[in-house]
Amino acid sequence: MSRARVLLLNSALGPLDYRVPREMQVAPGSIVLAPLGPRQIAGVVWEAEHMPSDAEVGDNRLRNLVAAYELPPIAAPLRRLIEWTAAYYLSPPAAVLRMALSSASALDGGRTVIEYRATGRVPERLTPQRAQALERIGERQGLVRELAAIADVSDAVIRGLVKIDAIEAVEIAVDDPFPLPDPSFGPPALSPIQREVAETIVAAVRARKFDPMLLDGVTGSGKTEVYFEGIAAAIEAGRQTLVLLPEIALTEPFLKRFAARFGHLPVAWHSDLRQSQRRRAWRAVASGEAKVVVGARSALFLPYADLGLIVVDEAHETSFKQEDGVMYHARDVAVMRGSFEQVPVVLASATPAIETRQMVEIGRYRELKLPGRYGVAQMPAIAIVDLTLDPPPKQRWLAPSLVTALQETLERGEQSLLFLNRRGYAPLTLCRHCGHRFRCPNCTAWMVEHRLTARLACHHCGHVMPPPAACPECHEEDSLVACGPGVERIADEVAALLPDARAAIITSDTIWSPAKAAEFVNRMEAGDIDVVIGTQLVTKGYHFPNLTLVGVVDADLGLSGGDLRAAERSFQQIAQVAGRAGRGTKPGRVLVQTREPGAPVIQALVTSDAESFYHAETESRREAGAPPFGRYAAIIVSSEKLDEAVDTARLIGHSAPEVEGMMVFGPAPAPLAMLRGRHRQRLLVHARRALDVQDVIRGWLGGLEWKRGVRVAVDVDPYSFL
DNA sequence: TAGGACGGTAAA
DNA sequence: TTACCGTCCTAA
Repeated sequence: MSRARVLLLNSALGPLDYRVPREMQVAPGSIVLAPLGPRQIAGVVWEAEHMPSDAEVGDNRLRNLVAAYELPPIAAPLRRLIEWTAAYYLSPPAAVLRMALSSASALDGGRTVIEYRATGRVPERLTPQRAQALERIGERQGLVRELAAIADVSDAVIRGLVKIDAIEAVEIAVDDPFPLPDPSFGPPALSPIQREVAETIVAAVRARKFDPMLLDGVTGSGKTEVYFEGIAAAIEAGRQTLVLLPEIALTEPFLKRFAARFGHLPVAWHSDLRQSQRRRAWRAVASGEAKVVVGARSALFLPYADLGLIVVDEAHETSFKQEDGVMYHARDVAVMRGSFEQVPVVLASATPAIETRQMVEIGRYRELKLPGRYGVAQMPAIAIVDLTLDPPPKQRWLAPSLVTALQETLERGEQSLLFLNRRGYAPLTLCRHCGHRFRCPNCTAWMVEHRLTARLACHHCGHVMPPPAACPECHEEDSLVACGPGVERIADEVAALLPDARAAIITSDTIWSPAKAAEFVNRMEAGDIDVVIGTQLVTKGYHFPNLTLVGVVDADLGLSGGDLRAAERSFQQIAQVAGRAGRGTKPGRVLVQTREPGAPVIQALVTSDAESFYHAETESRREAGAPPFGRYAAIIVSSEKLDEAVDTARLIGHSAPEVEGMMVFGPAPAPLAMLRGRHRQRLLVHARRALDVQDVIRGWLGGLEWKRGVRVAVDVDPYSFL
């Protein structure tokens, strides 16, 4: 009798054993349908030694697998990646597997239609219509309606012929194949140094082994063109490439550049795909037909048939860290996938994360450097606008010198970009009469006013309400005032100061799909926009030659809060947005508004001395034992009932094991003490780098029990300290 | 006594 | 996660 250990798509369960029916062929990796209680659930056959089940179940209790899908099996490297990810991020393997099989409908086959054709059998009762139909149809094949039209008979005649087997049904796939990118379509003109770096990547692709590389060069130095050569090499070798981008808003400019280089679009993978597109893409990835896949985090776990190269673009981006479900970091998992698949991994960034730089430092990653901007483009000059010396008028946020620069740019017919990482009109609304502040009923957060959509919204849970006419507390009318700026308010200010300028607000509220991003890019390129006011969405990826002025509205915003990466993140963000200026032949300039012109981050930006800033940051991390020199894990306890969350968090705190090299802080209310209606408590675990902290936490939490309704989640290597 | 809400548990 | 099966309670 043959049994199989199956990992089902059910996060609450470990692997279960099944009997394989005699006529069924399965091997490790096979995608199968298994009975579970009264239901049937898809899963993947796993090697028994890799997925130990709690207890052996006797042969007599095993149920038969229902079916094996006719799909390529999940290959061993991806199975190892799933196991590694589950173990590292303390998540159920099934939750990770779900990301690999993310398109459940793909399992049931591609989209098909039923067409009909003659079988050659002559009906016993050959009426004139039937004879006419069969004669005219001949060898042709088509839908019932089409055949009826060809034969000039009614549908019923065709159906009648189907019934008596004179015409048979054939199922045909209608998913169009994806076009094959052409490596020689638009060969780039590379500088000698770019050529040299490109050759290194090409050689790594041809070598077919794990080879992590940091591709490091200032914004506009041609990183994309260079790694495109690696993709070309992979295509020539018939292998697949995965390109990870931090957010779907970046997909659009990428697609354009890709099409210009390779003549066709790559296969896109993101959460905005329709079900049919998702199914088609998944199947093309699994069959190997999709040669280049560009996608967000979730593209990382797709079952590539023959992966040859992984590229993580804007690798420093913190949005690669998933913040719910399996809390993995796509950059780190991408490197692991490269190691399991034995393929090179290119991490591209103008402002690499300290973690990545450290890997270069200790020799784990190679560094490929692209010095300077490509062609005639120069790095923009960065200047400080000291808000204490050059303050904007009351209720305004743009300093006079920045306004002057905007005017000059407009007069020259060039484009400007104002960066403020705050969506909406104003981050806080309060009653001037009684001081009432509008807060979210579900979260510890203010309701943010959005004038474009005329409502107050919580950015954490999505709770919305219409802007009230009167204060709900003191019932005073017209007493509500907006506090602080958001991008919409800056847009108002621009409209008041520069009435002739055509402004556009670019945030996740206005750019929520690749199509919207495409529209924005087209309007920018056509010169229909003079001033862009945007959040971090506009900081990277875009290449607008006529954009010559960048204004950072509030450089101090990211520095508040005790986040260990705050300074680094501010530096990256401002350096990235500054890099949007002067990418063409015209020189760019950047004005950074700050109240703390002496802060190390600001100084590093103005003097373009990133090295000493990074060095100081790295040393302070080393001293604090912070990543990458030590490790953190956050244990988040949440419940709809405050006391249950507090009690459970205390219980976990009290049961903390004494482990050399590990310290536990808390519990304390998590910085967002209430989120989506759940009260949150947090414990923070700090450990030596060498300590297997996952193993300790597994043992620690595994021995505890808590009430139904209480959720305990572990965030390994947390990014948001919120 | 039927039926609904709730909690616990099994699923191979 | 979902389905099912007890228990307890209420309405009829």
